[in-house]
Amino acid sequence: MALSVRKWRILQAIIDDYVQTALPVGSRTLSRKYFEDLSSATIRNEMSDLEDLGYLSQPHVSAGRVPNVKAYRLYVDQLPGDVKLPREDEERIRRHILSRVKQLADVVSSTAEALSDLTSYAAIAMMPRQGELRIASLQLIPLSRASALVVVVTDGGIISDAKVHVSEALDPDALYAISRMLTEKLHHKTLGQAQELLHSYARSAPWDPQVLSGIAELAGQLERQNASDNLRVLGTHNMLSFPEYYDVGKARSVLSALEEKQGLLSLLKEGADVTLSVRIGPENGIPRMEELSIVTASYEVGKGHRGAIGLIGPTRMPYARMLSTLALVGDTLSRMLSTQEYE
Amino acid sequence: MALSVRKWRILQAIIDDYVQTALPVGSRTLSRKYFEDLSSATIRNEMSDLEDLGYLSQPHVSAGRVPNVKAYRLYVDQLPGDVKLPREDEERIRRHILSRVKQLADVVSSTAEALSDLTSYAAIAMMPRQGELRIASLQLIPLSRASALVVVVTDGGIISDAKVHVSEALDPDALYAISRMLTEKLHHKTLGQAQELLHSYARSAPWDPQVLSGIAELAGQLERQNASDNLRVLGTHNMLSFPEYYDVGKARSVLSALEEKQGLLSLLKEGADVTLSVRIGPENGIPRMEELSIVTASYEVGKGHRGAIGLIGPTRMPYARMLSTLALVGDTLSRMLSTQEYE
DNA sequence: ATTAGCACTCTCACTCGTCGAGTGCTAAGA
DNA sequence: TCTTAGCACTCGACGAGTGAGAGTGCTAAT
Repeated sequence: MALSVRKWRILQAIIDDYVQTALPVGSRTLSRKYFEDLSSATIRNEMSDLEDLGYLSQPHVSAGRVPNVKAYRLYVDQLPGDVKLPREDEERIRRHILSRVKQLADVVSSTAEALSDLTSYAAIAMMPRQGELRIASLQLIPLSRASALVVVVTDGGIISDAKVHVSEALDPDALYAISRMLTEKLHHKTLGQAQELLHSYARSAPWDPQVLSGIAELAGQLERQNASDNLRVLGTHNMLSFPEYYDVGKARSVLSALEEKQGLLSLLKEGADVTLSVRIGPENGIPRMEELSIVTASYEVGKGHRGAIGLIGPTRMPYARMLSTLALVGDTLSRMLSTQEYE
Repeated sequence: MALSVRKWRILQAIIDDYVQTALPVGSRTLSRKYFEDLSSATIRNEMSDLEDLGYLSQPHVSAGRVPNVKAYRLYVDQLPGDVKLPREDEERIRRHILSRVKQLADVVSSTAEALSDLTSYAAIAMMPRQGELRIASLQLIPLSRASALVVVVTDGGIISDAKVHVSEALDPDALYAISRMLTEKLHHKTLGQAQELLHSYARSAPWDPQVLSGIAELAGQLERQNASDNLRVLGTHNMLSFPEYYDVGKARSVLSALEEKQGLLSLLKEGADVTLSVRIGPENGIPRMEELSIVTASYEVGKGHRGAIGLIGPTRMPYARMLSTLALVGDTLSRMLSTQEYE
């Protein structure tokens, strides 16, 4: 059943006002601020209907009304797909992201940091799981007499490194030869495949088996690496500025909920599959985050590996602004991290 | 002027009790819990003296007493240098640190994370500035047809990477040759020196000048890299469990104070020069952190590069436990990050 | 030197009444 | 039939007032 135009406009006004003030909205306020041509009584009747329809509720009988999840959901679904940010904001975001040091490994988390600065919300970011990335190249770099650094470069440009023991007989040139050989063998393999191959080589190959098993161990570590290492949650202190957390008990419980990465991670994984996603309150399915909304955008690393970046805050959230900000950020990120040059 | 034995014991009891409860300590409590052989009146007189001497003060006239900075300072200075942790805790800490994935770049921050988990305080960590590290080796790894990844390995085992453009004429072997050459030239140079050298080579060397200036740019970036990138502050949500921050205004102000890395950084730099350091309240010299104490331990990376890791919390802090925990952590870290094998 | 006793101070928790915002309902007007 | 003015009612926020409890300093007795 569709809402009448007037009900819809009233609902929008309630959402806008509530998002701004965090205070229940009363009929008189509404009449004065948004609908000078309607009396408070009329609005009262409409609000009563909206409450019956499940869009609003009252914290207590003599308070104003507050939008429900159902209301936010309707609001978000009605949002035009192509809201633009003011050009200046857009410029600001681009600059904010691009000004960061361009070390590949940090791009995503520093972007999340920028995002949280810009929006005053908490930001979350997931890098693509390294186990799913494919090896682009593998290098052994001499460190000391009996150790070397293995550097694994994946097609997403993401690198990982670990120290391995090597036999003393191996000089830099020998290490280079091994590197080339391994790169050739392992090119385009996933880390899981690489691990298996390395183990089989270790038995048959002419080289120092210590090296190979060292590398295999690294690949294994990356493969089964606690997935939460790929998740960052930043700017959580921003949560304290929201009036809903002026109570320290609530503040603490929300901050500690944000520490629990498991739920967030599975959400971000789903988020990585679509351009934009909005989870309002209980829709996110994480028990301790029933009162938080999560908005995410996906980005692409290399060819076909997708990560996600997003914002978390109270359900009372300026969805339109968040979505357009995230759309831009996701886009900028994809461009930086694609194999194209990003100068 | 030295304190009488009894005054000193009373002062200790007050500190112990206050550290535990965060509540002003009264004479009656003291008499019941710690000094059954003394009446509250006697203790009252002693406390009055201690207040005159500047060790205690009262929040208001009918409250108990609270230790001053001067009291904590005395307490810390009296601490025996070699307090041992219970063996089980020690074991737990070692395991906690060593169980983390051993990727070199993350060891320090994951240790700080462990530290904050273990103590329920906020942890801070500073890695040695990369500009001060010396180059151990430098590798160019082919990425796509016209780009390569530069990996810089320093003597601390800390690596950094960036993408550079290369002329298409350079195949992997050529890149390797350049890598070896550059490694030879730049070995043991600081990043600043390396940058200058690279710029001069770029004018005279036979190789693709694009590569060299790309690398020089990376070195430059690392050199003048905002030093705050080398500082991590973790576990700040732990601050909310302290009763002194049950007021959200204070909670927010302390969390935002912890965001301001500049002061912390200079403190940690000083902390890196000594094995252990304790800054009680205003001693830390950071205006917005007058009510926070900072305890740090230093660690060594490679040869002679020192970083620091520490804990932050209200002045009311179990200094003895924190110090012995940190001593152990610093020691374990040094061992992991020294050029010795750390298996 | 220690301690019991006492008057005094100050905070905290609780209650109570008032105020204001907001509601639903009813009846009158367009 | 829709809108609106009016009114009685409810509920939370706020401030004042009160009593209990904890703690102190001082004095006088041991």
